[in-house]
Amino acid sequence: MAKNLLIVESPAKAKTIEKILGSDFEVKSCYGHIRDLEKDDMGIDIKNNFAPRYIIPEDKEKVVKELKSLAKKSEEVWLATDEDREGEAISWHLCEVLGLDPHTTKRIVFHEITKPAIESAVKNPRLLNMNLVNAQQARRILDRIVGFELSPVLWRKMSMRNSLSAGRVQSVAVRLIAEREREINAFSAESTFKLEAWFSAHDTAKKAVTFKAEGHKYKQAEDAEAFLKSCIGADYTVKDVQVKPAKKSPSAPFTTSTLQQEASRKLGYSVSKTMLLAQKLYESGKITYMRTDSVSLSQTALDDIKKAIETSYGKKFVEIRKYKNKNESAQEAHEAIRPTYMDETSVDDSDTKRLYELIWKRTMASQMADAELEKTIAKIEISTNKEQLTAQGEVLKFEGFLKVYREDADEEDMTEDEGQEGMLPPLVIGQKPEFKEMKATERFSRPSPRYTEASLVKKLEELGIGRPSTYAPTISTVQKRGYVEKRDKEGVKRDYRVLLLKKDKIDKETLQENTGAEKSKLFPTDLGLVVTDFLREHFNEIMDYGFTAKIEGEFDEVAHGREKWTKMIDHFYNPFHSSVETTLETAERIKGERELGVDPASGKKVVARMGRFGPMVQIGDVSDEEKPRFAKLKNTQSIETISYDEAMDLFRLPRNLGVFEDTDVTVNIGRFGPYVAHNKLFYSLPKEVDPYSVSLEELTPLIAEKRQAKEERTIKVFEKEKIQLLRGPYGPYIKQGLRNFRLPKEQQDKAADLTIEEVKAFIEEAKANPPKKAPRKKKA
DNA sequence: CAGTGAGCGAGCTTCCGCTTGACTT
Repeated sequence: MAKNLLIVESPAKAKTIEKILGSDFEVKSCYGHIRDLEKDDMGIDIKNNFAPRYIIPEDKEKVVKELKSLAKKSEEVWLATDEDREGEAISWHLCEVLGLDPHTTKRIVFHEITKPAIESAVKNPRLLNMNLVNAQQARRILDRIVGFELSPVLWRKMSMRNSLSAGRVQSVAVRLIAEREREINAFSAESTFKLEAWFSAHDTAKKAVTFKAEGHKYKQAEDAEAFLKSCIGADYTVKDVQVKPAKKSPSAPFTTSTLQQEASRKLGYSVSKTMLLAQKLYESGKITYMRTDSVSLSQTALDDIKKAIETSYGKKFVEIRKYKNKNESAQEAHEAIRPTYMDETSVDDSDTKRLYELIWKRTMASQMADAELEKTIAKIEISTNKEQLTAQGEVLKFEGFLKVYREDADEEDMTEDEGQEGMLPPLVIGQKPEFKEMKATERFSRPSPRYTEASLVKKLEELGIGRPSTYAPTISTVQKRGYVEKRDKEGVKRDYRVLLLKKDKIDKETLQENTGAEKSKLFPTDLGLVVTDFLREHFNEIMDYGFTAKIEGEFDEVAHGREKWTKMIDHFYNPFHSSVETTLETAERIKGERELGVDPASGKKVVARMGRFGPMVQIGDVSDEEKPRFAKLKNTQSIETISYDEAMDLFRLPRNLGVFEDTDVTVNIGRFGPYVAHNKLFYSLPKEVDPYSVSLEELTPLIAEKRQAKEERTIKVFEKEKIQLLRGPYGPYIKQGLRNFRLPKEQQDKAADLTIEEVKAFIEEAKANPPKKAPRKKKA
């Protein structure tokens, strides 16, 4: 038994540290937080100065038990949780649970897992910082209050059966997406005519090369045309040539958020995929910790990187840099994300290979020299008018960090013309390059792009909302709640005009381009839009983009001992709680209703609104004598944008197509998409079949085919008991009513011979031993 | 699997931030 027990948060870290510290220390992990607020009654005694009631969650009981017994046997327990607010609190909870005295227990911290860092930490233990712990308690309690008071307001005011939720982080994330969508809907594109001219000149090898020069932008086609006309027969002379050196610097090494952004742009990974792969790399010891907001690297790492750059590219390419965090809310408990050993340029595992190489390259580049460029700007005069054309070129003089890594820009950060600039042939003042042609092309302004998962994370981080460990879960929460959907959008065709001046003649032509196409972007659902509006109307403070930053400032006051946490929470709670009460009393139910027009057949109003089962359109009112007609919106439609015609179109279903084999055939769109119903059986329609126009003749072969497929899937039917034996993708299984049950493996071959008694026994058995999933929390 | 569309109001849901597992419908 080792004399000392040292507790860290992550088990992978524990292993490494144990090796460093040797036999005097046993290093164990507590797997993050070991206690949390009880759920009943919020777990807070509001009236008793917000006294928290902590419990050990079921899934933490095992580790707590183990730590308790080890603590008892050890001479001394050391707390080495992360050095940030949450880490400090975890240490305090450990004291409470393990019965350690917070006034004497040794607390140590390090920001990097290296021998010198850990040995120096052990030599310089400190005590728990209760102010920091209290700042964490304030954070935890405020989040619980906001979440557990706002969510029930939604349950009361929304007529949906979903388990809706609201919170300091998720609700603002949805708001960002909702506002962006409305910005895009309200956007009207303006067009300008961009002027480009092509010339030819000789390069140093006396070869003719074509280069481009740009002119003014014109708002009107007439003006662009007038300019082209004025250039007919002109002479073009180089007026001015300027050569300027320029530099590009590498980006900082990866944090969680920048890793997610680059993996999304370069590899097309979702944030959750990135985190899953990074976790694997971390657990196998290939990279440092992947949930971090720090851009700094340890000295050992810097030495290692320097050596790697020197070996591969030479001393000239090394430039050691200290990066600083821009973000004030960063808590920097860890290093930046980097390979553990730079001489491992790749990994064998095919899953994680691409992500590892991305991290490796970014880490290398971060300590490499600037790229040096030479920018050339040439002005070209036109003999027939006063305008000038500008040609720009760029030559890479020294690659520097670009040798290993090029960062991709966000769509959002790019200005319109920012493409890679090519090389210019050498130009001198007075030179007359050969004119080829000149073009005025109509270009449209674009709205801000919809968020991707990664660009949303970037935005949240900028606002200081959420933490590295919560970015991925937050994105999945807002999707799970049905506020946001990730999907593609098809573009629409748009005409644009081009005017071409060539050989002293002007040609006009209209071309087509595709615009507004989006891939894997975040769209708000109608639910997300109406809930956001509601929360904005009644809880504007929480929904404010600056709310988190504001309360973070107050948590800091607590952390520095300048304010009591209970006082801070009290200040927040009273006004917040009273707006919860007034909202519950006075606010109307959330409907999001929008009037679209009048149905000519009945003379009744047509409205789009939220119903119990989602967005729908309705003709007439429930108070009318005749029942209103309802139709569900398609999932790409929205209450806010659906037109009258599109709404009326939805009422064309269900369609009765006539009789086939003595029974009616109807088509409709159900929960699982378009289907055809015939003789009490339902068949999904293939994608290419349009339920609005399909005919009976087209459908009958489909019905026959689907019916046969269904029969082939059926092994045996017990009509009376309503039990079926079916063949599924995982082999034979039992179906009773709506429920499926597994068939024991050894029975699968003789499924066809089973009797009803045997099948019933299997159902009982399956019911008694339900397949184990992630254990759902039971109520005690 | 293929309905409903509101309101009786049983009894349920819900937050953010730390950490990894267990798991095939």
